[in-house]
Amino acid sequence: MPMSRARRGRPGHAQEDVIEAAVELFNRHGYDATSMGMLAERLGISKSAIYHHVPGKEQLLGIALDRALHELESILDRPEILARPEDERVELALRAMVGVLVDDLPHVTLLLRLRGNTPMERRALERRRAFDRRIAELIKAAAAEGRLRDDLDPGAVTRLLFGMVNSITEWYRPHGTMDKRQLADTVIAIALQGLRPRA
Amino acid sequence: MPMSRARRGRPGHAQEDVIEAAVELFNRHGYDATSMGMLAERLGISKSAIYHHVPGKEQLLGIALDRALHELESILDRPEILARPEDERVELALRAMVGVLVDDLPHVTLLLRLRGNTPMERRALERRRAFDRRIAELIKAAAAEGRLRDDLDPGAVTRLLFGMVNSITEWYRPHGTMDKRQLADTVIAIALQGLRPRA
DNA sequence: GTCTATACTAAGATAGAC
DNA sequence: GTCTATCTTAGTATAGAC
Repeated sequence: MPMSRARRGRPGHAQEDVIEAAVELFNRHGYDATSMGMLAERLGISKSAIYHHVPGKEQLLGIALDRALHELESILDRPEILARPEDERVELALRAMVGVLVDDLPHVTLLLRLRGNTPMERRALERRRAFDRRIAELIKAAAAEGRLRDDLDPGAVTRLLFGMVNSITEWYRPHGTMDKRQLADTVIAIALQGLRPRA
Repeated sequence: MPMSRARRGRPGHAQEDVIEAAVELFNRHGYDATSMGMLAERLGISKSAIYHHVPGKEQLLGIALDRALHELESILDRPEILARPEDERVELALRAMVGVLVDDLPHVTLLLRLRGNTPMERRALERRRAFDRRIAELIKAAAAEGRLRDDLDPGAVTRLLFGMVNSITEWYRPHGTMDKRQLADTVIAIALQGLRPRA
């Protein structure tokens, strides 16, 4: 029963459905463990029909990764971040990362789980590393200016902060009790002040 | 050229080699993207020879996950942790987690990347969640006693701390410049005091 | 303990009809 | 835009010889 659904409107809508469903399955089962057969079943069409909308499985992943990377990289262009003193830049950048993670949760989740098994995946990983390096520079600059404590290794601090922020994809769900703003506040509170009660 | 290596000693040594190589490949490429053929090539034997040492691919994963879970669960039995006040328990538990992650990096890495695609994987995931709940209780108890700041959601705090600690598997490598103790100190410094310089 | 040969299954993808 | 049928490849695993 094909029964082309109530999406007669603009073209491209069908492709969007395929991508969205694929990303959801990739995140649930992992990219390799997700077959085109599973995707077809989920969409209610046959395997071969998928190839009318997208060239292949790898392109499905590529499109999703590109969206995530585009959103992350856009953070680096935001003028309100670069116009601040170093320590505020760090806070604003972390808040912006939390925002992108939450707004683009499925795509970023996929990106953060990449293993780099194909050339396409490795290109995406390299773009991600370039982004990470830019944020790491902000943190190191803030530390060098004395705006962050200087008794810790800046490299380790950066990795741990990234780990904390990136973990959001593994547990946070929008539409829960905590909104994006509260989440970012919690991240910043831990990162800058820590959990010890004020004296 | 079989050339059975200089491991004539005790039996089981060969199986250990297979497991170790498998875990390394699973971590590098992902479980699904790792084939028995890749493992055979790495070991310098044929695919079919692997089945002399281990029943199949899934058991290879199962053994590794069991080791990781056993080490993590052993933290909960350590008497020195339960004999402390609540806030010190949190610090000791986090330090212990860092220790297990570093000492058992390959196995824990595998555990933290599980998707739950098979019954065996789901059993391991449930064991991991049970462990997480026990540590979360420590953090909530410390917050309830006023030994951690009370203006943050304890659930979110717990997840973020876990994210920070668990991220260690994604970047920390022993034999680098930072030892296990320094790593744990850095985690605790961020978690309890934060990065703002002392006033 | 390892090999070669092979069975069996599932995957990604294409051809061509409707 | 979807289908059925099919191709091709690669995967896990087994059989049986050495």
